Amino acid sequence: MADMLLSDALLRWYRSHARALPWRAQPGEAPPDAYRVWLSEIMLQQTTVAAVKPYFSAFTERWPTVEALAAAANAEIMAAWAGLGYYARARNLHACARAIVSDHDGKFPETEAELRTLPGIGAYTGAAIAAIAFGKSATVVDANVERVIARLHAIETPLPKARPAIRAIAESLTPEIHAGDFAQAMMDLGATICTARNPDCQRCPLQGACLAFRTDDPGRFPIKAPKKAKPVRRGTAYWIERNETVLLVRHPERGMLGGMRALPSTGWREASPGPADAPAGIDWTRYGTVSHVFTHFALELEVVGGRALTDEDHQGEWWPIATIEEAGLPTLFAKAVALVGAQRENDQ
DNA sequence: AAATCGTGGCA
DNA sequence: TTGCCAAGATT
Repeated sequence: MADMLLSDALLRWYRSHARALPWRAQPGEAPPDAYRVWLSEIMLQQTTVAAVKPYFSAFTERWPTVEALAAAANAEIMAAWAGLGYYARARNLHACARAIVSDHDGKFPETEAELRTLPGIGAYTGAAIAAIAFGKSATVVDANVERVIARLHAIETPLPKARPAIRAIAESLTPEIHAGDFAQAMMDLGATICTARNPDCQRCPLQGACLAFRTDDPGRFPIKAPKKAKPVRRGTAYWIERNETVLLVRHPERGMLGGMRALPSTGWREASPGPADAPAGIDWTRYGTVSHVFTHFALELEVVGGRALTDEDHQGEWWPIATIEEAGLPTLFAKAVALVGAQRENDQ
């Protein structure tokens, strides 16, 4: 019963404090199209609202329906996703759209269990779509919910070990109706008040129920296991020009930057790549080094360039340099291109 | 089940 | 500047 009071208090708060977001209906309004809910949830995985906004707008304008997205060329979708990161999401996005069209008559299934069978939809996203788009009583647990609950109960067990207990509490709090608003309220609370750093407890609608608030440092929760240090890896990328075009390759589907266009490079899987065997027959110019930090390692990428004497011996796409922005390069290689562009500017 | 997979903002 | 962090999924 106390749990019901808590969820009611949160829903009341949400009715007057919900953030207005492009993919969201205001509390009480009809839910948005499942396509838009799904698209936004995939984009928002481990990604900030600010970063998602322009991509959501671009995708929905270009592909207004799941049928349109399913019919698009994969390379177009990958290029449109460039810069957002976690590129497996874009591959799964397309696979999911095609499955919806071919196996589900163009309509998203309404239950968590069915949603979870689709590519790219896991525990969080399945529950979020079921609750937000279809009004199901599904329990949504993301990093915001974990943080809010860890503080409400002052959970001393570190993440990720505390996950099962946190989920159980989240399930006990989930209301039978308005579960979608409840989920979004928890996430808004976590994003605007119960923030990771410097929580603003004075404005919190759950202050009276929060055990962490009674401690001298509510922001200490959730406790987290220590992180591993990021190793530094090194590699070399090649800017190979010929007739106002530059050679691009495409990364294999699996692995880093899977499916994305890229400059040819030595790769950087190993700690030290050893002597780089650059493509032969080219007089190389050094452009400099790009520093880039990935999830589990940092990369120092040396960028060298030169002119190919022939287009033989080079596998890939010769892309017009004037429209290189449209190639959809991931940020790492966009940085390398910017480095080259700045140098070429000086040479003019 | 621990590792892998991007990026930008913020303190 | 450096580390932390974000509406996680997949294997």
